[in-house]
Amino acid sequence: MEPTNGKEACQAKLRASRDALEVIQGKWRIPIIVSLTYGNKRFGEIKKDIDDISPKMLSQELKELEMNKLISRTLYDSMPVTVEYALTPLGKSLNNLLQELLEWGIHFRSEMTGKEKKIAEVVVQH
Amino acid sequence: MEPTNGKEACQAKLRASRDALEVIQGKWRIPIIVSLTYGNKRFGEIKKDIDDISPKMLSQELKELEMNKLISRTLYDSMPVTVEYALTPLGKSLNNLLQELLEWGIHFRSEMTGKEKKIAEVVVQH
DNA sequence: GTAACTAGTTTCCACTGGGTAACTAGTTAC
DNA sequence: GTAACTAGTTACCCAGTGGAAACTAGTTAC
Repeated sequence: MEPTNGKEACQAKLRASRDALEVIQGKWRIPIIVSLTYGNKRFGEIKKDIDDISPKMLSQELKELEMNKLISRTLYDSMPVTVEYALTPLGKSLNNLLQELLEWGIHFRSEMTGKEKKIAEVVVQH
Repeated sequence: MEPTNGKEACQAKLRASRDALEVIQGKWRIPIIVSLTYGNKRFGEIKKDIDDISPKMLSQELKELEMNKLISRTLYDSMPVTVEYALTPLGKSLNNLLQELLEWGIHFRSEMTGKEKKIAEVVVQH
C-alpha cells in the first residue's frame, strides 16, 4: 500500500470504509455472522454460541442485519414455533473480510500476550 | 466456508473475532488508520482528512491506537511544535483486512443503491 | 500589543449501545 | 393445573460514545 499522493483516493477509501462500518459495527454483529457461518441456526442456537449476549440485543441486531439483507429469517410453524436464520449471498460475501479479521485477531493476540500495554516513550527530535 | 460441525472451531473463531473487534471497534479508529495508510500525518492533517471528527475524539482515539501499538507518535520541537503519527508494523499488518473492508464497502453500496431497505416478507412453511 | 499557527484539553450535554430482569404467548408433556 | 420448550418483547437503568464550543499554551509574524 503506497503512500500515494492521491487525496481523492484517500477520500474514496474513507467513504468506503465508513459505508462498511455502518453495517458491520457494534459488539455483536460480526459474532452473529460468524456464528451463522457454521450453518443456519435458530434464535436459541445463536444465543448458545454467543452465551453472553442478551435476548434483547440478539433480537435487535438480527433485525438490523435482516434490514441490511445480510441474513434471512424463516419462520417454521412446527410444534413449538421455530425460526431459522441464514446468511444471504450478501452476508456470505463477507467471507474474505471475516477471514482476514479472524487472522488478524489471532495475530494481534499473539503480538500482545506477554507485552505490557503502556504508552511508548515520547521521542523528541531536534 | 463449510458449515463444519466443529463447535470448538466456531468458538475459536468467535474468540478471535472479538479480540480483533475490541481493538478496531468504534466509529473513528478504522478511518484514522486508513488515513495513515496514505503516509505519516500530523494531527491537523488527519483532522482535515476526516473533517467531521472533533479534536476531542481524534485525540482520544489516537491515544487508544497508540496504547494498542497500532500507531506511533513522534514529537518534533520545530518552530511550531509538530507531532507526527505513523502506522507501526502491527498497524500495517491490518493492510489485508482494510483492503477487504474497503472492497466490501464498495460491494455493499452497489448492492444497496436503488434497492429499498425493507424487511423481507416472512416466509411461512408448513 | 494582536493574530495565526501548532496540538491539543476541558466542560457540558445528549444520545444510544448495551445490561438486567421480568414478562408475553403458543404448544406439549405430565 | 404446572413446567418446559419455542422466540422473543418490554421497561428501566447506566456508562460510554460522541458533539459543540471555549479554552490552554508555546512560537512566529506583524
